[in-house]
Amino acid sequence: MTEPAAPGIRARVRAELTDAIKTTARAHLASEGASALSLRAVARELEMASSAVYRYFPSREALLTALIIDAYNTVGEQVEAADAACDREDHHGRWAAIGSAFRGWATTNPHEFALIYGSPVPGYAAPEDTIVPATRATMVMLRLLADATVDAPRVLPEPEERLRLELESMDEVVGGSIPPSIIAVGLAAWAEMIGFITLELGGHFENVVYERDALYTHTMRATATRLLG
Amino acid sequence: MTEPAAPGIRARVRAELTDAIKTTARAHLASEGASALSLRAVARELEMASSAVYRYFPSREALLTALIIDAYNTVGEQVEAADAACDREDHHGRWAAIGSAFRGWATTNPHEFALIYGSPVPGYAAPEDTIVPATRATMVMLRLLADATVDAPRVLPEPEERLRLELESMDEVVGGSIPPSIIAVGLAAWAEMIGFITLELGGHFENVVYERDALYTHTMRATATRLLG
DNA sequence: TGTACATCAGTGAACGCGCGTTCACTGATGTAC
DNA sequence: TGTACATCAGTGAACGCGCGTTCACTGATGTAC
Repeated sequence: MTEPAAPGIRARVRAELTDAIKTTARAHLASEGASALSLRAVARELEMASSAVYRYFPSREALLTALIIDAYNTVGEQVEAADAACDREDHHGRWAAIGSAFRGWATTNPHEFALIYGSPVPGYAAPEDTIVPATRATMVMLRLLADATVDAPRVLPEPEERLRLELESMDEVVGGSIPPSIIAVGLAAWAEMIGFITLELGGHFENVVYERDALYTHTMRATATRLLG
Repeated sequence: MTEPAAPGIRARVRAELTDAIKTTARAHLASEGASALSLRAVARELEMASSAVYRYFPSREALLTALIIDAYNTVGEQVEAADAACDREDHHGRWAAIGSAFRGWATTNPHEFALIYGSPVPGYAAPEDTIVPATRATMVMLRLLADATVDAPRVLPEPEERLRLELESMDEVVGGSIPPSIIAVGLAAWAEMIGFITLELGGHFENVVYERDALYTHTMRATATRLLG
């Protein structure tokens, strides 16, 4: 009674089910954490035999990898979009936007944040496909630094010889000429962001800080001053 | 053929086995991570029936809690000792010592670091006994800030009203009078430290930064300047 | 347009595994009189 | 100092569970001629 299927219908259905599996897996991840993610549970929820999942992902590990790549890409996209929405010259505004986009994503997807920035899942070694997506968000920050470096130089401690050489070579990635002292502060700022969110999601601010939004915003502002002049 | 056992021998043996269980569990933790820690594996290694472990810890969760408390105490002690070994007036030296003690502990005990500062173990809720040990290391930093605040005030952004009030009340814990702006930077420094180590242990510096010792030292020095003047 | 064959998605049973926890028990260690 | 009883540590079997992965299979969808 239906039309003869268009060629490629199989491919489309396949893509849809692949997505459905990932979506369900993400939901399980969100409620149980990465190490509790089970292929069987996902299959059960989709009302298919557990063996059927193997037509889409060759192993549990492959599914995890797909989720990791998606997570990196999602946060990367959001940070890129937040940055892109700002006036290019408003460096402080861009930093604030980046920071808030990052934390916003992390707090709405805590387990995905844990998946990529949390303690490594035991026995899981990240394959090479994750490398590029992993750098997306950080590249946005690096480019902001490059854009901002034309301003008057900040007074910052100078890294010692070997570290300076390494930081200089990192700068080549963005083709700019960010001074090593600023790259160093940039890395520290990245760590600060990840650390803040890690502490927050790990419950370490419980009974310590309640005004977390305000503290984060305040911290990002202070960091921007240090970083962008 | 042995002397009649002194009273309390049972208690001593008990304490020793309790320790042995914790030590073995720590070793398993170190090789597999928290969510893979299994009572049965620990019992197997100690060549006792798995049910015997229940004479010492009422559940797997209780064992985990004991390990968490130990971890907080160990890192707390090491940070306290590093700080205590410094000249009281050498504030920069104290900050460097604290930072390096913390990272030193974390890199030699990565899974224990993950246990307390990593992504929360799914389904595990930290009981109240962990609260006090959890604050040991942070208290050392807070006291340093209090000691250092008598110096000339640094130029730092002022937190907005509600955040300022909260930070002021945090200061009361050390009975000193650390200005809120410095407390805020202190919290950020704490996050920076945790974030740096998280990134490092999570492999995020792989192929990015090789001079990690130097970068960390450099970062701590910059932070100290910001924090202590 | 029709037929013959190849590809693919999905099934259900099975393998082998390890886990946390409980239970009734044995035998040794401690305690009261 | 000796006896009777209570406490405790440790055992081994069992319960019930869920997991990842493999395999031979059925039936539907696509492709070549």
